[in-house]
Amino acid sequence: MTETSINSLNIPAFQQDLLRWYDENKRDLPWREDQDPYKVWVSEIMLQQTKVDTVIPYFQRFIEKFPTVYELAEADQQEVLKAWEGLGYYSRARNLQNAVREVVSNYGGKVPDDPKELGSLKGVGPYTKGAILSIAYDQPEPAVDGNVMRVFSRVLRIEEDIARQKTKKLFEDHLREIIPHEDPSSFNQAIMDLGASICTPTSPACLFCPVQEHCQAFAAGVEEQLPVKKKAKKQKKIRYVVLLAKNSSGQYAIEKRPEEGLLGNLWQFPMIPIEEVGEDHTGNWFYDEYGIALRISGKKGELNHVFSHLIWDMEIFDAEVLTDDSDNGRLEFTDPDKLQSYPFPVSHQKIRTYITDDPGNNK
DNA sequence: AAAGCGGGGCC
DNA sequence: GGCCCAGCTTT
Repeated sequence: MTETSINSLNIPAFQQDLLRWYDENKRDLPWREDQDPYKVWVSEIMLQQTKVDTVIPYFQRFIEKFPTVYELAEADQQEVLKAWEGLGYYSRARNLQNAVREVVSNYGGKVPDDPKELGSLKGVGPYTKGAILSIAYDQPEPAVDGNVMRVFSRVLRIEEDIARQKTKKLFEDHLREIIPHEDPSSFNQAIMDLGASICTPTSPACLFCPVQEHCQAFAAGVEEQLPVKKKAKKQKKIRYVVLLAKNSSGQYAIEKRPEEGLLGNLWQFPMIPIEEVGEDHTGNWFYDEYGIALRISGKKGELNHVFSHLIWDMEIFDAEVLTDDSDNGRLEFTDPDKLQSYPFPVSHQKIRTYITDDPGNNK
């Protein structure tokens, strides 16, 4: 049924037009300096749901710190999370390190070039598998991401919802026909570059497009209507009380988040949903929750933080720790100038500046 | 199939 | 405010 659109594509001409354009216009990116499968892997994980400009500095620092699978395998997870701090989707970092450790222990340190082995690694899904196999190992494997679906939903005028799994499979099937066996690495990267610079989500630059004459959406004037994607539902709001709890030595209480789930194994200032404590500002609830007595003093400010699936509305208070048995319990007490050494999510990095930028705390 | 999982930039 | 971005995992 979709054979109509694929059959009307002149595949050899499309490949040639695209690759010629790529040869002259490819972006100079740090992970393109060689074909090191480890670096390709790291870059692909970082690039999941993340823009190239955001990734570049993270990638450079990360490779400097962990140049090969061995350094990453041996590193402390907190060190890895610190290198990932601010990049988001932190399970990517945890999964990447787990997978790299498996590569070292089970594959002699060589990133697998077998689709089954590669795809079985933590955090390596269909897209990343195809990207590594094609870019690092020159295998003609499709690597279907949002870019590829946008470009080919237009070229082939495919109007199915790209949020559906079936649609993604449809693109993979098409790509297996279209991808050249000659230089699949350049082909897949060319699609990425085309999607990033020409075939953009809004206002695509069709007049400069090297494959304009192959594009069925352009021919019909519907390129702005594609791809079709179901709308996301809006975020849930959660209100929190956050405490800047200082003990008599001038140290602040922080806690490590649970290993799994949102912001797993990152650190934060103690934080409780207001729903659980009501409008009680005495601090008694804190003793019930953390086993430490404190007195809540002034309100420091409010902060909203937007995630893709929820919103935190945070109220931040100063607090004075009254008990001195700081050793047990969930909390750790840290000097203000040591706070920078822990991986914090961006929301709590902002809260951290309440302390580090406050002249009263510099000592 | 749907939900959970970050953060930034653009409109 | 909504949408998008070189997606994967779990339910």
